[in-house]
Amino acid sequence: MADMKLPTRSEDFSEWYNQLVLRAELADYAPVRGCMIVRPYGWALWENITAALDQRFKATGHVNAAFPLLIPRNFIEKEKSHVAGFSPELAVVTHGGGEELEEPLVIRPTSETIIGHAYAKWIQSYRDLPVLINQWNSVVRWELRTKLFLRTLEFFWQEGHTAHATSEEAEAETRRMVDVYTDFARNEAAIPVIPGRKSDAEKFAGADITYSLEAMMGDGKALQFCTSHNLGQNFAKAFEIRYLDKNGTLQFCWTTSWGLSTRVVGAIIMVHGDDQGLIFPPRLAPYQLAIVPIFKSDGEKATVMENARRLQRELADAGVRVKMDEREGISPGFKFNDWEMRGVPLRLELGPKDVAKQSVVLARRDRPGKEGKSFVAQQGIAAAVKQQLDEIQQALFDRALAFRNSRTVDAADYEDLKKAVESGFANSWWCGSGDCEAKIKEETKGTMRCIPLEQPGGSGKCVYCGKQASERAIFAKAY
RNA sequence: CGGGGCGUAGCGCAGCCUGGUAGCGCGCCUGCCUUGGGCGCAGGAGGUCUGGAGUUCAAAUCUCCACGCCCCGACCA
Repeated sequence: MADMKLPTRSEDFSEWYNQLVLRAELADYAPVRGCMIVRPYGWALWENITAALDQRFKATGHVNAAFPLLIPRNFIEKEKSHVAGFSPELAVVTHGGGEELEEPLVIRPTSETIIGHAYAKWIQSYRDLPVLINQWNSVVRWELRTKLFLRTLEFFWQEGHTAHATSEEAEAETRRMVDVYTDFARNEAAIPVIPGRKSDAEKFAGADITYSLEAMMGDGKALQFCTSHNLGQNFAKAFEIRYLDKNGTLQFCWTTSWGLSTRVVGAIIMVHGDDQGLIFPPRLAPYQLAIVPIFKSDGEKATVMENARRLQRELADAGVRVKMDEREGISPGFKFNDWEMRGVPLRLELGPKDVAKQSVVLARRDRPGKEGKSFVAQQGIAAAVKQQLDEIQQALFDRALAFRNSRTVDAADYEDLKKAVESGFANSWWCGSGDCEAKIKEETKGTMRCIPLEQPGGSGKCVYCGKQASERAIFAKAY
């Protein structure tokens, strides 16, 4: 019985995370180091994430396509900083059909190069622009240290790739996607994120500007939720993506790319979970409500199940994702704990007493114990359930935001910053110098997460060197 | 790649020091009993002890060599 309990988050956050992912059956380890099997429950969550995003991408004019997994190695080498950034983590295919290949192929670590190659063929005129394509796929990066969902050799994601006629349009697209992701993070994942700009040291290999959303996990560390890159003309020049403008002049395109991966599953776990297990935000939860029927005799079973099925239908018809727990020989108490561990936002308990009263017990996952339980009449159950789901969605966001605020320090001097990054975010004036950034990283292990888009204005003294600074930046230890 | 830990039943571990019939808990199967917060009882199935080599009458146990995984750093969505 003792080993049914998870380690608590405060005693070992990392172990809490690992065990929870395995026990809740979100994922499992694969035979190859660093690879992950996403199990049905985890994939169901990912499907809800992809649906919420895909709908937003399409609403902003993007279309989906599929580009190949294998890329000629020389493609990667065409963009100077891209090759420098990705070479160490490439998986290379050297043999095919029993023969050594004349030119090795790499398994895509990201698709800028192969898509750039295609765009060069497809784009001839300003009339062909903009090109707004997204793809859902998996990519491979030979990471040294892996962790389920957060960093695996192969990971699932989407990568959007766009080409534009002007620098301004490319920048607008890059920023538009930051807004789309921010909306998704806040309203679907219930995660407060800080949209911001990356430093030169932290930006994408081949980008002029990288924007990211940064989120605080339950242990105070930062996680990069997703990124959006303005690639300038770097890839356009490397792959000769050109168009004739209205004046008949040959111009290089301006391109962007933006991506979000299965890592956000890890973010959802680490932002919302508690010592009892997962807590999924209702809008993304595979099951929004689990019904636990309770009965002793066969006679009770018949009446309870009949009533339970009626409620199940009514809720499903109203658009609620319902799971009926019909497992036999397992006590209700076990099921309560089980669904709590699995993060289902609402639980509906139905026993003979409830049937008699034509009511149910609703238990909120975000409020443990009796406090979260309420008796609700069966009449109008769907409306009551939907309202509670909305409340939970909002409560999770509010709680995460309050937690982040409680662990974010406006660090005026270096001592403050050092202390702040031990437990959360430091928000400080930064002069923009890579030297200061590097020193801070070396001395505190805290890295420059982003320069928030929202700035207070004015100026102050750089937290490290004391020189005049006009921007504030977030420093934190990161995943 | 540096540091640490670990490979014994599906999972978690003991046994190893001091060599001699491979064990415990959970899970699983069958039956009974139970079911409103992680039920109970009885019976049962399940193992080339990560791999290889060596020492020995005898190796999970001692020696050497591989391999794998996890955790902590550097790198990263």
